[in-house]
Amino acid sequence: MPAQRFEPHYRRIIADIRQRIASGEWPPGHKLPSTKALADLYEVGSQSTVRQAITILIETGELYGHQGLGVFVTDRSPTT
Amino acid sequence: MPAQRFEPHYRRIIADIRQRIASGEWPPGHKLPSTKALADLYEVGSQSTVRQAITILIETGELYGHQGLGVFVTDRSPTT
DNA sequence: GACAATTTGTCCGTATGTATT
DNA sequence: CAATACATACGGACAAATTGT
Repeated sequence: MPAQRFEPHYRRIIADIRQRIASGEWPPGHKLPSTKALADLYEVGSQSTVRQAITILIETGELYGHQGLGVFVTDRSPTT
Repeated sequence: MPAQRFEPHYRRIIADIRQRIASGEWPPGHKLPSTKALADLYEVGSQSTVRQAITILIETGELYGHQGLGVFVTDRSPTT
C-alpha cells in the first residue's frame, strides 16, 4: 500500500482557488491577484507553478485570462 | 479584426491526442508513446511542453498516468 | 505615435523525486 | 543496482496585450 501522496503545489493551488470561488470570496468577474502575487500568497518559489494551476483552470473554463489585464473568475450561472 | 491566433504547441498537442483517441487510433487503455517520443513526434524542443499537454489531459480525465509505466487513454465507463 | 511599466501567455532547460522493470 | 519513464518544481527568456505618461 502506498502511503498517501502529498498533493503537489499546483493541485493545492487549484483547490484553493476553487474554494475561494465556491465560497463567494472571488465571485464571477473577480480579478485574481497577479501571478506574482499568487506565487507569494501560496509560497511557491516560482510563478511557473502558479501558471500551471491557472492554465488548468482556464482549460476547464473556471477562469479566463486576458493578456495585459488579468485573470478573472468565469461568469457562469450556478445551475448546479 | 485581429488575425487568427496561432495555437500554441501544447494546445495543438492536446487537440492531436484528442483526435487520435476519438478516431480510435488510440483506444481506451492504449499506452501513449513516451514523453520524449512525443516531444519528437510533435517537434517541440522540450519535454516540458508535452508534459503540459498531458497534465491537462490527465486533469480532465482523458488520460491517466502511472509512474514508471506510461500514460494511458482512460477507459470510459459505459454507464451512459 | 512613442515609450515604459505591468501582467498574462508560451516555451525551454534543468534538477529532483518516484515508480516500474 | 541500473535503466527507463512519469511527476513536480523552479527559473529564465520572450512575446503579446493593456494602461498610463
